[in-house]
Amino acid sequence: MESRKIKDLLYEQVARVGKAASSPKRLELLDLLSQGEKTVEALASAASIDIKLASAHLKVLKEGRLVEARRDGRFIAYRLAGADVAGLWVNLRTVAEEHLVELRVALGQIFAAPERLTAETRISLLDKARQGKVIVIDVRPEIEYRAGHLPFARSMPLAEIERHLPDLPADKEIVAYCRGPFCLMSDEAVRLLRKRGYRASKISDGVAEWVMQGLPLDVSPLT
Amino acid sequence: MESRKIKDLLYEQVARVGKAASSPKRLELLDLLSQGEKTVEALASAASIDIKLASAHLKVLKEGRLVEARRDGRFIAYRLAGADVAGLWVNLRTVAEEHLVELRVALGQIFAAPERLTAETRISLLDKARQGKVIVIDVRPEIEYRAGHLPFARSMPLAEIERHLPDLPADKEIVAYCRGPFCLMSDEAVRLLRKRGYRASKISDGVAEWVMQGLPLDVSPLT
DNA sequence: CTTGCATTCTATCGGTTATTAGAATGTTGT
DNA sequence: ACAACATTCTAATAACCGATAGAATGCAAG
Repeated sequence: MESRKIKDLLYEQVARVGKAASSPKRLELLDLLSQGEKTVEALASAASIDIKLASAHLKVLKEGRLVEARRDGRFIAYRLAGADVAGLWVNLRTVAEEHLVELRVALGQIFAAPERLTAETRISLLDKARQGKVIVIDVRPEIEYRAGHLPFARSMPLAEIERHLPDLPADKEIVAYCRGPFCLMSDEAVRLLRKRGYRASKISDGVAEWVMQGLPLDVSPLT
Repeated sequence: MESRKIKDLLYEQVARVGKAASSPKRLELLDLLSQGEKTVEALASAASIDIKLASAHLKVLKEGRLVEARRDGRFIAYRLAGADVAGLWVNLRTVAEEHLVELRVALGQIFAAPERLTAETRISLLDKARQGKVIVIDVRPEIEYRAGHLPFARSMPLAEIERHLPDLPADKEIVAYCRGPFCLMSDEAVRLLRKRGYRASKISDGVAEWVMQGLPLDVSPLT
């Protein structure tokens, strides 16, 4: 029967997307690309893999049409093929968190200990940030902040957070975020801030999770 | 560094889900299971694969915690691990349709030719169905209809559609649906109905796409 | 033309996968 | 006890994959 052959073809196409999402390193690359466009070099170093291996993985992602490449001077910059790809990544991760006990255990080991983190609902956080009752800090590298960040958040990259500490009012509540639930930078920031006497906590949201809730982002124009 | 090892572990877990979705046959099984619980035998025959191979694929799906097994008499019935899994499948397929040209071409070959199909928006269809202005028919096997179907739809399995033709008012507009965008049954039904002089068209939605829009289903109690 | 970034090609290693098949096992209903 | 369903084990083939490495190529900036 011919309809069978056609059907196989259809599922085969979707499997290209699934195949792109079937490797841990590729998922890590997707997660990184959700923070904005990045060069191969930046991706390879962030995922701590060889640049040739990064190229190979990016090729698979490109074959599944999840990412696109753009030439920028002597670099090649990769970006997600669309906002729906970031949504797919969040969807995949959410389903995994929902059904894979091992993942919940691993997440619990990271984020429950040693500090206790209070959960903030997104809307009330947005309100409090707008009113200046809390300071929301984005501890990712500044280039990711500029590509898109939570409203009212200020950039305070973890790498140089010590330098910016004087800018932080000591009496305000601090809320840190970074790349998402799998990112440890905001935990490190909270640990550091508390040691200095700040009232600090983190949210697990990154920008991808934020937009999936239908909430807006801010984009910084070039300085 | 230890954080790197932990991070790899996290992405590895999500990759289990991606791996489950990286094979055409497994996606076909997911699509079938979106229509309701099914036995291994039913799945194997519907996907036209060996029963042992179906077992193997289901094992991978179970390892990714996308499906669960339940003993029912001398059969073993598989079902999706949750509604979010059906959502993930639709999400995967939607992203693929959005970015893979080959898939859009293949879909166009099936559904644009030879009959022209008018698109109905879901809400207006629901209204017209409620008011009896159109007859919505579910051409899937009756067991899938009973597991959940569009509101106001009547079961009219493609295999026995000829027998039920006398029940159809000749002056009403008929709208057929089946398992979703990759399913050919509704096309076949439309072709058949038009040959008999009915005004018939199809929608590409299946129940999974319907619920993803936040719309309700009906479930038939056992007869 | 030289330098630096990125890709490609080559090859290799070890490991996994899909598929088919035959035989055995376990479970359940009759 | 027997028949039916499903899974497991074994085995075999063929194909593919992740990772790594060396060498070559393409491309753009200076």
